[in-house]
Amino acid sequence: MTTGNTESTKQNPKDNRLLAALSETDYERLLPDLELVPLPLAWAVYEAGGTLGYVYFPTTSIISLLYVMENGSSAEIAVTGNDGLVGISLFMGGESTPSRAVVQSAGYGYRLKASVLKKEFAQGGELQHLALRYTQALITQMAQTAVCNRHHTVEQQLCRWLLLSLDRLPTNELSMTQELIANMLGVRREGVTEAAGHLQNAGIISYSRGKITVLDRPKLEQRVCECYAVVKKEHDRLFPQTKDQTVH
Amino acid sequence: MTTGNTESTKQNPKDNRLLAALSETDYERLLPDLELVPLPLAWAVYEAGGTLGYVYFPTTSIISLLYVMENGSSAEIAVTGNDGLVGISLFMGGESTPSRAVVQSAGYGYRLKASVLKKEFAQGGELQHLALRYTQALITQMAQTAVCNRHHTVEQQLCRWLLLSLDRLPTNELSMTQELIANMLGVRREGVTEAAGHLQNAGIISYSRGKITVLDRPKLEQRVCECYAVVKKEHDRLFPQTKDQTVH
DNA sequence: ACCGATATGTCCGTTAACGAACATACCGTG
DNA sequence: CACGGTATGTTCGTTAACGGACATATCGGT
Repeated sequence: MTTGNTESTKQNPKDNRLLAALSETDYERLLPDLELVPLPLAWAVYEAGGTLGYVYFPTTSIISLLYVMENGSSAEIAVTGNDGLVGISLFMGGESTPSRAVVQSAGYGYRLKASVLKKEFAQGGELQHLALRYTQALITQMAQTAVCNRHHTVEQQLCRWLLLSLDRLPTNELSMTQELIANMLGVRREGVTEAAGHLQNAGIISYSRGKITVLDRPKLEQRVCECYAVVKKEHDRLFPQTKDQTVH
Repeated sequence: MTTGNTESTKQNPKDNRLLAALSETDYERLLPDLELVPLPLAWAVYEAGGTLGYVYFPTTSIISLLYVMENGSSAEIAVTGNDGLVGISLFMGGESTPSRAVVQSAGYGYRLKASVLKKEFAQGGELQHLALRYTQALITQMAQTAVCNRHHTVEQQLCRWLLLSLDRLPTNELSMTQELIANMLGVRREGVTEAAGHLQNAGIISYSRGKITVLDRPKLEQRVCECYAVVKKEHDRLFPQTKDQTVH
């Protein structure tokens, strides 16, 4: 909301950084096929094993990639916002994946028909390169999630999760209950309550009934495990932020 | 050793299933550039952040993809054998990754110069499709590793690890100390000792000083968590096994 | 046949997270 | 303004894995 362009009437495809990185000619060619859609909270962009009709380029929304196990417990393996796209299996060749993608923070995004994306991708142009490079960043995030699940505490993982979400939002406030965060992290709700309590006592966050406000981001970054920095650094390496890209 | 073609003199690029899946014309074109190399135990195919000169198509070897943390502890995030290739960052666009790749089981493989691969990949032919489809399978494996790390016991993970390794070997015997397995799984050596002890008591495996023999694979599959089946099923979906491919 | 190196076995106390049950606080709605 | 639903807080015992120390077993080489 700080940038003042999160209203549906002010949406712009270039709010998605992948689309923004396209050259003007490629961008212009795709523009007629880009369709603005609202992405409501908890909506499943795709289900495990299901085929996708579109790829989504989020602008103001956040999408979680989740694996749900047989017994119903789940774990988030990656998160995507305006830095990427949802639906990589369309161009990677599988058509579907065993994961499901859920809107974690409501907002907007642009979608592109699967057929259009595939055609564009097959031409081997910029979109192909960007999509593959983004997939590479996604792989890093997934791998680091695996490591983090193995070695770090719930509190560290909560910090990581908050920072990853924060990076994809225009504000320092997120709408998310501790119960839902627990589902994402694949831990108990009580564990999140305890960790969140610590952070609140330390004056780092404040929350009440599904609203979490980050008060002191630097302190949050002190408490997080190395996993956050690794993912961020690798993403920045693959997608260097030039002034051109943000201004353009 | 059951197939009798693991000697260096009897190596064939088509022992790698990705190469075997190529059409004759594409295969013939690549053949002159495929170079047989031995892959000795514990050799690092690439280091974290390092650039790759080659992609590797393992035939009789197994390669582990590992993340090493600041404090030295590590975790395997995926494993590749004759079902895939090592060095996806070359064609995904990053040139490097934060992971390292280590030979987990010595053997052979074919390598292809990075420049040759990139050129072939850029043409958008079969190799591109196969490589991307394999990457998709790898992503599934990584995601499932993340879930497994979160929710399953050391014993279940040991079973998964044994089965994934077994699938990539011609025998039911693997050379691997419990210490090294512990490094792969990111757990303590004692934890592996305990879990392996259970399996041995149950008559499922037998081991001594770095040699593990799987005696009863069906029972191993009973004890493993769902993660193994998910990865295998997804791999088989992406790479259906036709008689043609094995005979051809 | 012995030695040293390495692999495996077993013990201890400690801890983080679990699973379950229950208590409290807060919000919007009627 | 009372109510019901939902979010958060707290407690209990239990467990899997940890970290460290140490004992034993097995192999290859001289």
